[in-house]
Amino acid sequence: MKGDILDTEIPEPIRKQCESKGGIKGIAKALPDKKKLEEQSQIFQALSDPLRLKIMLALVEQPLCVCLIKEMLGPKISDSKLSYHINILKDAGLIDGQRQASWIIYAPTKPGKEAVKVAGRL
Amino acid sequence: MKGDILDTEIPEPIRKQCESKGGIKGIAKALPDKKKLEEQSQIFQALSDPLRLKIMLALVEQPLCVCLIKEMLGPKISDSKLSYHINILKDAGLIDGQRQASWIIYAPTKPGKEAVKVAGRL
DNA sequence: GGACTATTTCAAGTTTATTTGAAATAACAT
DNA sequence: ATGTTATTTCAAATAAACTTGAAATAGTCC
Repeated sequence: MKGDILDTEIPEPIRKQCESKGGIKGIAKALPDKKKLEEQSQIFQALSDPLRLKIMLALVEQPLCVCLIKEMLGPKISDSKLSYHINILKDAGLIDGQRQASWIIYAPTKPGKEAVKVAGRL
Repeated sequence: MKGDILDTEIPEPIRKQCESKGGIKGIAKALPDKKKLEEQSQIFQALSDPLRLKIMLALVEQPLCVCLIKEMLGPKISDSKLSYHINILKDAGLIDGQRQASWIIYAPTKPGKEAVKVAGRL
């Protein structure tokens, strides 16, 4: 029945563990807020494509201009495609570009380096 | 002209730095292979949604059955939606479910814990 | 077995991400 | 100014991710 003393509604050990942490609401309240979650998940989103991850890993080794990133990825990739992906990394704050004469040289930001360091441990 | 001695084709300092690392090809060769990049980016992909990130952060604090995850997220979320997202985390190897009587209790795997630890640093 | 609860699966629709090719910008060299 | 190279932007097409509601499974309780 529904109206019973709700003992069996939830696994016992879990219920006790939850209560020692302020219950489900207590656990929920301790988590980052909506805005923070969105920021963090955007960073993960930027790294969620093998191509972009590869670009990040290369830039951590060595800052590069777009044409060298292109060479590193192989000749098949189009400029507009590459630019699209670079832009996603830039918007997420993981890389930053600096103009140098004809070229724009991209390098990882500090959070960019941090984020990539993790990948190695996964 | 195109046929010149190619000195100005690439920023000088970058070219030198690259060469000390085996050139662009040397840098590319030191990166993880296709399969590894796909695995790692799948993990980032799994964390690229605020809802899933929130679920992960909660499970790191406390393993929970689906109905408690649902309670934690608020009553509005549908069962099928929740199940969909849980499944993405499971497929990425970030969580693991264990049946206990009526319930399935999800807990982060070791890589799951590692991955979430990063989020805090971003 | 039959009713009930927890969870998953499925298919259809919607939204978001990605690719493509062409055109635009920006800097540099002549 | 013109031409050239590096890079970005745009719009249209394609593909992938996400949401929804209904139906299916699987376990528990009587």
